[in-house]
Amino acid sequence: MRQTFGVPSKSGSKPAVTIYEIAEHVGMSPATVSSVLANRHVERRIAADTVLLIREAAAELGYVPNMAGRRLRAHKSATRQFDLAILTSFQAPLPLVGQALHALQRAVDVQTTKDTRYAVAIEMFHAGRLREKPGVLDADRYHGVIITNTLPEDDQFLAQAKLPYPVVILGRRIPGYCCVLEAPDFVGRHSAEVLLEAGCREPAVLHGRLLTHTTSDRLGAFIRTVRERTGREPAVLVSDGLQPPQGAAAVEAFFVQGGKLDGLFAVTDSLAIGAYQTLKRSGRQIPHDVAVVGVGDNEMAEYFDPPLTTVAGANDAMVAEAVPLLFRMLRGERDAPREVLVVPPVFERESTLKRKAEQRGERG
Amino acid sequence: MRQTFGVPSKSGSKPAVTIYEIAEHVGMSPATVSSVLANRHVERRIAADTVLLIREAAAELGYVPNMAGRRLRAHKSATRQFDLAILTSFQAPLPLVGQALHALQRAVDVQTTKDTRYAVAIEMFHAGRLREKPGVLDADRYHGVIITNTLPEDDQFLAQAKLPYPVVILGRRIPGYCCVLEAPDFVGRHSAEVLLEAGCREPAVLHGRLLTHTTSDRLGAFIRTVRERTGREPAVLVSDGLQPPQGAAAVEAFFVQGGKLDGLFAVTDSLAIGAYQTLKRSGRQIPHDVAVVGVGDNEMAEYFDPPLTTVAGANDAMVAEAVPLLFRMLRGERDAPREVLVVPPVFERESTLKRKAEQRGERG
DNA sequence: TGACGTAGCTAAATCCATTTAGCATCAGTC
DNA sequence: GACTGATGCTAAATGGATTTAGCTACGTCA
Repeated sequence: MRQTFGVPSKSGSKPAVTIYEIAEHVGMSPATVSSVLANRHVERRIAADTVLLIREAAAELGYVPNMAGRRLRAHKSATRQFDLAILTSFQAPLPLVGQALHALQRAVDVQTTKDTRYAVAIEMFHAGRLREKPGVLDADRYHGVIITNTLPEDDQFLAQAKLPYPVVILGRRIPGYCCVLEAPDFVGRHSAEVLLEAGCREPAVLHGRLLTHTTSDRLGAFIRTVRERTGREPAVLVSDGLQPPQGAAAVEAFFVQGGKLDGLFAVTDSLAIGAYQTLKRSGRQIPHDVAVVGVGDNEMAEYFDPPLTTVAGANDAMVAEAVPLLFRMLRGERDAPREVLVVPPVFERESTLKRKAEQRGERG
Repeated sequence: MRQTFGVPSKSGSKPAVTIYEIAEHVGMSPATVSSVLANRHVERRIAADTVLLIREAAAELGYVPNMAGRRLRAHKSATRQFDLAILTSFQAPLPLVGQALHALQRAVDVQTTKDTRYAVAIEMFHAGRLREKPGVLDADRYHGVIITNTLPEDDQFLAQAKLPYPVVILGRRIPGYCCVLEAPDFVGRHSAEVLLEAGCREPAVLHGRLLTHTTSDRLGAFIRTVRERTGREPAVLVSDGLQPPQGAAAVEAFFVQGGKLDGLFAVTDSLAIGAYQTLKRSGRQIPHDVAVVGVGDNEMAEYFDPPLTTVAGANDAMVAEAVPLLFRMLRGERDAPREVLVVPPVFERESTLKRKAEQRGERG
């Protein structure tokens, strides 16, 4: 029979129930209670009545086993255990986090020996409220973590908090931490250049209301580059969220208000796919009427119709830097670099290329 | 200064280093070592020299703090802590797992009180090798878990293992466990019906080489339904993996070998998007030449071109059942149901609808 | 000289669950 | 009646880190 746990009916703030209370309650020793709750009652020859009695008492009192106690006791002293985690906000693009976990797990699989074990997990916090996540400030949860997809509030919290375990920050720069991030400005600048080279006169940018460090950097660099090259301001479309419907709605709203664009940079994949829908529905051809540039962090971009030009997607490369960095910190190396900049690969695909070809055709 | 941890250079199987060894090594008491390693040396008035000495010894000996010990000590006896996890294979569609975590976190946010805390995480195992995941069989890691995306090998392992904590299985039926799953046969049967109603004479099915319980069920029901209704066997295309390129390759290989189809059921989203690519590239129109049905577990399906008809996507609904079920088990309720069947919603979109219209047009 | 303070450290208790060795008790056997 | 064996339970040690109360040695001041 599987073990089950109870929760107290009245939620006063009495101390949590331990096996000692149960023992006292049923008038037996903690040893007996432990044997029963660990399902060892058969080999320990505990009477069937006693088993029932203890199980009932546990349920009634709302016993919740203390895993720390169990683990401490179960600990084989020859193995050292590392608890690693990837901390990300719920609003994150999961595939990217998945990549990171994958890379971390690969590293861990290699490093695992008979006396060194690793546990890796993804844990999530509400964007902007990392400080509220239970355990971030405690030294008793993680041996090391990779933190990603934070908002400025989180960055601010981190900057002043100094977590009591090794940390690698993925995707932004926070003073006092080891950071791995996109080379600043690269994505925004390059996507602006791709659109301009494709002959766009009215480039625009689409982003979500919540700006992370990364998306904010992309946005800023895009605007600056367009301004420098054309002397004009690009249109800025803001969507309520990062999901396709919201991207589609933002583009639609822009057109309804009489906005014009012939080139669009979407700061995330999912916004690009939303934009595609509105552009097509409104009869605009990609890239003939509107060229589109997005980011290629997942493998979908190539399968858009037409395939999407991507000027980002450094996630792979960033993760490849971040994981070894974390291990160096775990090993206690002092010379770990404070900052690693990664230049993302660029894939020009039909969503801009055809138009470039047309441009050349017209000119030539 | 951040605390750092070392790993021994020689990996003999000596017992892991504790603060007692460090204490002995530097000729001081464990109390002093602890104060230093917990960065409490200032308020504990430890001499600067001593601090350095201890830090060096810790690094040299390869000290790795035992989190179980720390947590046990740090434990505030008024709070009970639940450690919950979602266990999934690496090969899983992450967005679905994300949905599950989201739902779990929402439940946890509600249940959290000043004396009940929850920690939730996603942990991954290599598909088919759940048994090798450290800690699954131990009673000292989780208070409860949701397991999903297992392969038959994993199911078999689970069926005989009886994990020592409450478990909810998502997406398949395993004897002895609480399971939440798609109503059997529904997806396969219904997608076959949709294709046949759209007038397809040569329906086919596309799946990955690795079949989970869910995909295997979809496949089987599809084949059976087609056989029953038409008396013929549907073509079965097998791709090497679940990613779009592999789906595209499988469909291409089928055509190269002279295969014919006018309706396709892809058992996952990502295979459908790959199939789209090959179909379009080979000049086939969707749904005029080939109608396509897929699953709609993520929000992308609506943004395919043309929008994809989906006959699945019960993930939301399944998660909505699984989470409360897990909490009932945590609470020790005996009457928790063993099995919850969820009927997925069906969305007919252009990838089949247009063709149905054409059918009616031709007939009428 | 003695009272008092302080810097620097330690002994011992504590957190919770598990396990081993062993103590009673009782039934059955020669 | 002494012995054996099984049954049902308990005392006490253990795992690793932290913290509190307190000890020692040295310096300061009246």
